[in-house]
Amino acid sequence: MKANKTWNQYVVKQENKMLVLDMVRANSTISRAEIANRTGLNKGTVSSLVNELLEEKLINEFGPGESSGGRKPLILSFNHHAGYSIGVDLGVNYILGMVTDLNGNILFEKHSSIHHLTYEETLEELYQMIDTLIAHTQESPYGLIGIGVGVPGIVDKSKKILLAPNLKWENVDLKMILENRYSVPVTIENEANAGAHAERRFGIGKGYHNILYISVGIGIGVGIIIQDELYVGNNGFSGEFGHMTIETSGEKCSCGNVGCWELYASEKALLRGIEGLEREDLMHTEFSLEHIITLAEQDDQQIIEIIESVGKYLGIGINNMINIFNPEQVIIGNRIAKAQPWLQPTLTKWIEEHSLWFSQKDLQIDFAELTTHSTALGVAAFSVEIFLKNHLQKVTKI
Amino acid sequence: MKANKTWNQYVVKQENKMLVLDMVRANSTISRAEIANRTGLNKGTVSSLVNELLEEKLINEFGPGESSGGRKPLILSFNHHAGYSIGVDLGVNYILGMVTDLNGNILFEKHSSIHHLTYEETLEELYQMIDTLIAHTQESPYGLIGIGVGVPGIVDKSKKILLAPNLKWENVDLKMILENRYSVPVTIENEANAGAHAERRFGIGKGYHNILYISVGIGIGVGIIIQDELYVGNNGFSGEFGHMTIETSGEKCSCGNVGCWELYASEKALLRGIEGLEREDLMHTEFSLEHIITLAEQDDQQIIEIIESVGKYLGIGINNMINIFNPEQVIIGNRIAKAQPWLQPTLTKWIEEHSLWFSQKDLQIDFAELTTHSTALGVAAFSVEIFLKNHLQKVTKI
DNA sequence: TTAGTTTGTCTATTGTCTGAACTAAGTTTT
DNA sequence: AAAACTTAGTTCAGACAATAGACAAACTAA
Repeated sequence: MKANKTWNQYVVKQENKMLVLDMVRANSTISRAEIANRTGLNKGTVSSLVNELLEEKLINEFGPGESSGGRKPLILSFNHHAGYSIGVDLGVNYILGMVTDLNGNILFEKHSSIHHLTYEETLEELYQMIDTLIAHTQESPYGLIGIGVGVPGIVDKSKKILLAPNLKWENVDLKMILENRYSVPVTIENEANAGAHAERRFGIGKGYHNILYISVGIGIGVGIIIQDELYVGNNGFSGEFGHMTIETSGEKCSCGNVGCWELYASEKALLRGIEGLEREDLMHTEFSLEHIITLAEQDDQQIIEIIESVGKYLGIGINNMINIFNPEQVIIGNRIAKAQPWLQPTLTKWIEEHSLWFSQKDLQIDFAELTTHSTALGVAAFSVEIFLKNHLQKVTKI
Repeated sequence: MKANKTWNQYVVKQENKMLVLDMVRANSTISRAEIANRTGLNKGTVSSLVNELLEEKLINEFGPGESSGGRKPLILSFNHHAGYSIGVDLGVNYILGMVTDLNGNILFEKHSSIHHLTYEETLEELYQMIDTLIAHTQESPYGLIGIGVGVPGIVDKSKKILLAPNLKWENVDLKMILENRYSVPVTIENEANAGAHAERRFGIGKGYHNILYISVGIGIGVGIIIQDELYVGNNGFSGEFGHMTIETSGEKCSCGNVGCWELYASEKALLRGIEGLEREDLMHTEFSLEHIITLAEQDDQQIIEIIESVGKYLGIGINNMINIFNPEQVIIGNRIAKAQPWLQPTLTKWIEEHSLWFSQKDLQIDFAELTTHSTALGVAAFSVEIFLKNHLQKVTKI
């Protein structure tokens, strides 16, 4: 049985106020009358809710707009300067941090490279990053409304980092650590989940409701958005698509399973493919995705074949996901998106040839728009949404 | 942006009334006081809602129950005789129909075998089945509240049957056909979805919130329950796990894909395995799952090996699903459940050895309890829920 | 008998949404 | 330029559902 909450007039008001606020956020300029039309709420109700939001500095009123045959409407817009959010993408060999306004516009941004740091050193880097970011926030009604951190690992429902293999972190309660230090709400989220959210809010996923965001970096992670909400599974561990078996008699994976998808369709797979070539000219370099793309641009056929193989395997896995989820949109994100020109043809070909016709109906396959910024933008946006929700809860009685 | 509805006092009342009704349905006997305690609603609110439900004949009041140190409580219970529901499992070579009360108790049941019927003949059989079932309903306040039909195929969001390959049906609007004929609300649902719902309401899935129900028959279908709600995907086509590739260089499947899971882990796989044996004693019979189980019971090692192979492949696919969904419970249902004794060991062994520790945490793997009845029970239960929801909507203003 | 507990009803109060009247400020028609 | 119509936004009485708290009923325990 659904663990339902009870309903009363306060809940009604809070929900309606959120509805009005969402309407203003979704439409950069809108009038009271149009809100009433679109939500179905009474004009009077909208008026009073809007006036409260104005007092709370969450929206602004500008002068009159264009008339449509009668009195000119008063233009409202979301006050995206009411506070600032910090988003940090804690990568394996970098930290990307940013300050955004409440609309996800980047106001300040900083990138540091890190290599083989201990847990304590990483934490120290993180503190320095956040300190710098805080120094760059401006005066505003609500100030710093929260800090979000995206991590390449498993985050459980209480937002504790259970396992981040590439960082070699285990059981870290980063949320508590940062909340104690900075005294603002902290959100910890898996990088794929954050990326999915960012693409939906700000990127190529705008307007879609059921999205699979595939973050292909060293490994593969998937952010699942179902009916506009992030699906995190029973304990928060969903989206481990990377360890889906696609080759029953395939190689062993470090996860204990065999034939895992990410062995064949990730950056890791690309690099291993290059190694396998045993080409003199590629032997002694510390190879990276960027080098590979440069070679592909020079029409290096061997390299292109390897990328295309990854494209085929991406197609296989994506095909599985389409059959399972029947999503509206699949977004391929993270670093691999840079290889789009060589990946896309093989990938889409595989899907078109191996997918059921009804699964391809209304299905959109896209590459990410925000690329390297998606994780940080996503966690910053999570903080904003949590802030707005908490704010409305606070100003409404109980 | 979430396409939210607006909230007002009527919605509040309707939701709270549903909350009270759900509480009575979930607990066979309960008092007003306990409902108030458990829901958090005010005693007076509960009293008035209960009294309305009593007038509407949806619940019954019995005499006083046991005192706990004060006045004896008045015992309430759900009036499961307020109406009757019809559930039909339209299988490939059978039709199973039943009349249930509002609690899913089977009051009458009928089974017919069908073979190689045309569309029109099948429809005629279906009519006869439903006519017989209707003749066996009793007098009650609300009468026949709905008809549900479970089909082995793809049902879209408007509940039209897009494709039922084994029935050779395409684009059949069975809902409209039956509603025109019987003038009661009709629910059409995929058999795996219906089975999932039945196991959660009445079977081994009681109390779980995130369930994967795997219906393994001739093919494989999966019913996905997320946060107590059936997930149907963008167009209603989710759960086509059967066509997930687990063997990249595997055989071609009729769906157009290669190495599909259901080629290796279904009843079809079992039968093909037996054929491959080319054993004299098995050559001339029309082989069925029942024969196979009889042989396994006689300790026929060749047969047992084949079943165990299917068990292993089931393990592979289930493992994938666990990584993807992180469910609370996986239920293996439909006909293959009969082979549980031989399937379970290999299946669980594979999962234990190939799954990440955190994915196995809080994970329950079970075999279905309702076996052959799950689909019909599920669709009957869907009808009940739709009826109750519509009823409350009707009696509340707007 | 008395005091205390639990169940359930009743009533006044609170607070929200709604509809309708109303003001304000524009456009279009005559 | 005046009149008629449109559209935007405010105000206010009315409806109604939940709540708190008083109250009655019915029981237990001492």
